[in-house]
Amino acid sequence: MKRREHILVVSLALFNSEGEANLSAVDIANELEISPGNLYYHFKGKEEIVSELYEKFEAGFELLLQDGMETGAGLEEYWLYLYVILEHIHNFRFFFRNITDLLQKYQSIEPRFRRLMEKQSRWVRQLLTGLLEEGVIVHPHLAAERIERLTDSIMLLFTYWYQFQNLRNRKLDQHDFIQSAILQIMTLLAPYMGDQQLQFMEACLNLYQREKQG
Amino acid sequence: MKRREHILVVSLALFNSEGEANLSAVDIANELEISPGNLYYHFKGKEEIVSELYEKFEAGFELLLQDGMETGAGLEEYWLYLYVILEHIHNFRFFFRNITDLLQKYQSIEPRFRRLMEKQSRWVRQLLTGLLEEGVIVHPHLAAERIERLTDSIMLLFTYWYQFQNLRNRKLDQHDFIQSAILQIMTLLAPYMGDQQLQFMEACLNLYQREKQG
DNA sequence: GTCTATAAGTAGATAGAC
DNA sequence: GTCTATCTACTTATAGAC
Repeated sequence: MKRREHILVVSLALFNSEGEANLSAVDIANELEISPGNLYYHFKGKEEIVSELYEKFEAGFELLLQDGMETGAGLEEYWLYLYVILEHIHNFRFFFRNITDLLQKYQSIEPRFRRLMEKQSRWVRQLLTGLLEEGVIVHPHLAAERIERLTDSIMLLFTYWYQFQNLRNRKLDQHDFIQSAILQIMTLLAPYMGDQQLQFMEACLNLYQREKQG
Repeated sequence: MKRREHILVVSLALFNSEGEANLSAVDIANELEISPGNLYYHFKGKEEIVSELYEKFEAGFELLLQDGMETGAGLEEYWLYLYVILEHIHNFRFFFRNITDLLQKYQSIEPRFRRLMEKQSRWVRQLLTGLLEEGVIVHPHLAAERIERLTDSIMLLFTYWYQFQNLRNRKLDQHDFIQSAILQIMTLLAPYMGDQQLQFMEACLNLYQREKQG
């Protein structure tokens, strides 16, 4: 079972760096320095590899979302969850490189991915109402409809920030990817914050910055 | 030259509905009810077809952006440009269905597409400063940095709104696609607006709505 | 301009020897 | 478990007849 696991690890790394669509089963076998036949002994094909990687992605993601939902969580913890969710997305970033075609190709994943996104959507909505209750964000016009649109903007960001940065030729390492995403999410919320909260936000961002240089 | 043009029209329709990656030269020929050999007589291959479609997309887009830049434009005109730009994007939506892989496959398009996006980015920035000058949006914290982030959010939306809606199984017709995008952009700006401007915004949206039903 | 026929290349998959 | 050899299916691309 060790080789099987090894195939998954190497495949994930390859998919992340080259893109799933650009790799054949033979390419993966070459990178592993085994024969294609051997690869097919362990997995029915590329489809089974992608499927198992998705299982891992989904399982990990659901854990994060459940944790974040259950513990009514303080403010700082929300930002922490933001961080680890983005980290998880970055670890499986090949899924987000060309979602449309990937889900069309692997149709068994499609409904599950969609459910997962809906779950994440609920998580974001809860984050927003949480921030409202804590008084972090406050605004006369923050009606239910506005919360929905804001949720969509944040989901759009989670889902396509990686593609967007690549499209603009920004090859960010994991830390910069996460930080830029969090900065962007915070900017979406900033107009709803008071001066005090804005200062706290900037302090958070500085902290991330220092953490990186350190 | 009539057949050549016909090939482009049919290819665009096919690409938009099925996705460029899912169509071979033979598929296109079948839809046209001509032989593959004939298709290859008119175009070197799928690449040349995609290239010419991109030319059309780029040329039309640059016209729209230039117009919007030059005429310092009143407020209502900005919203109108928003509409026609989204319309143009929707007409060539296959480019936005899986941008990452498409630009990797057709590398001659990549730098041009990136330049076009930068131009659009400048247009958005000008839209925002225009709205600021007109007093439509106003906020103590709307510093240059904030404008940049807001520009990014709007560009993200322009670029991936189509994919995002599809991912969520929303198969919108052209009008609903455009309207949902404009609503989303307006919601990004809403927290920077005063009550009066918000009412005007809602009036605009109602107008779109009526236009559709009528 | 349009067709048929076919070459050349590649990804996916399996059989059978070791 | 691992390998070599091979087969199918598909896409792109071209040659040459009409």
